[in-house]
Amino acid sequence: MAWQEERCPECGSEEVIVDHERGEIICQKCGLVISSNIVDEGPEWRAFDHEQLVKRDRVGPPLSPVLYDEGLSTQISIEKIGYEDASKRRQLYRLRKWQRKIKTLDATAKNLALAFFEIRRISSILGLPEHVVELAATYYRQALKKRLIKGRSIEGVCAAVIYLACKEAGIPRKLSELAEAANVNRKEVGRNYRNLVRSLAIKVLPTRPIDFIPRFSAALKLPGIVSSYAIKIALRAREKGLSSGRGAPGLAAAAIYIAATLFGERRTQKEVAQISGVTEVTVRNRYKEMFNKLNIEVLV
DNA sequence: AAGACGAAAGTGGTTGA
DNA sequence: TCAACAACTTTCGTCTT
Repeated sequence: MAWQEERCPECGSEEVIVDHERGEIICQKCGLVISSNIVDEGPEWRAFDHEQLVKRDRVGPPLSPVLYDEGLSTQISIEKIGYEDASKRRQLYRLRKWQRKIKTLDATAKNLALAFFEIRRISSILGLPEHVVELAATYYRQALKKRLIKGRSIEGVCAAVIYLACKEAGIPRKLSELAEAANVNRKEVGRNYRNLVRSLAIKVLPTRPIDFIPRFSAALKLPGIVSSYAIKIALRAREKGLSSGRGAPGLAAAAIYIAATLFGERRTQKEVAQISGVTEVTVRNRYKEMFNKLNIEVLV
């Protein structure tokens, strides 16, 4: 992870922050975008506990885990077989029957095919990057192997694995967002998610407010400098113990609200609240707390 | 007229016995 | 499994810009 050692060429600060969503490294001090497209280096550039598992799962040729049969299945068309050669025709017919058998009998493959389609569908609604889709697919595979899907809806489990993948990739989405995109109620997604984490023994770090900030800022059409500053505020708030027990989206919203106001890019509490999926009241409460306990002007 | 503010009651999730 | 609890939401009246 060479980028962690990097200094900002502008101000020499070592405090750089990673915007996972847009694949950029941003200086925390001056907001300079140091490098971009780091996501293209591959989905596994972060060291998680489960990384080994995922890697081992993918040993072999670089096939996308999203293709349920790895794209190797072949269709034999019966129409192309002539009627003149009876034995050949019978032989091919048998072959085709076998194929059908394999496909339909293998409930696992069928389930995977459906699930991967669903994962793609949900992910595209939420505009998630490819590496998250693949991570989600990998989780689904593991879940299926451990028989976790039994008795649950495919959509519900798909929503849960995507929720988990987003978290792990550093671009968290809210449970309600997943539930809405998947057309499943939030409770079910939450239940599946907890089940997943427990059974796969995945260590999930609590969602950080700063992971929400780039996305919310972009949605509010705020310049990068505001986003960087909001991150700074959020980090400072955490130091002061203002984040414990508080929901990450609300904290992110408040930090953005303050930063935007400070940089003359004012957004109303309503706008910020809407993008963040919290109410104005929550934005207000968090921002009040931050403003009172944080010495904001010192940060500039 | 729109935004910000704060009180108060209601809701859903977590926790600990 | 149930009750207590904190965080968050909803609603609404009032103040500010």
